[in-house]
Amino acid sequence: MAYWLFKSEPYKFSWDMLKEKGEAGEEWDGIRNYQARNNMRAMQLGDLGFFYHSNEGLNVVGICEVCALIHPDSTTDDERWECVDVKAVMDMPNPVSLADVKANPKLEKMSLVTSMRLSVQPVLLDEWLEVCRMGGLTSPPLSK
DNA sequence: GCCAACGTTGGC
DNA sequence: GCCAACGTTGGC
Repeated sequence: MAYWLFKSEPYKFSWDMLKEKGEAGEEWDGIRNYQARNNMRAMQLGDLGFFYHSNEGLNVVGICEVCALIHPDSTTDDERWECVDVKAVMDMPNPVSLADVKANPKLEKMSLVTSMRLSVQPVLLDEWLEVCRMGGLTSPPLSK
């Protein structure tokens, strides 16, 4: 139903690490920001998201899918913090860089540009299609 | 490594 | 409930 963008610093948790988890996926834990958590609360099974490498790389490297709904974050006892699970779906044939996103007028309102520090962001359908196109996906996957 | 942006905390 | 201080994120 909806589209998202998940940020991760690759030396902490990279796209390759998520792919190694296979179908089981992995908790998107460690989020300590209310807005990011609220975005995860709104997620449904089958929602798709971009996997973005921050700090190093600065690009969208893959597409992942929400495979478990919101639940307590196992890395803390603080019940405020919850998370979903995600699993890898496919690579971006050509990773889309932050510079590419910023240079595209169609993406000027994308959260990646306007809310730089938000680590779990919503992505609009038009933005989803455009970034997929830029990444070399001719028939982009769509959320269930 | 720097620093701007911005979220959180805590005193009042 | 305001706001200064502080901590963190993340691009550069």
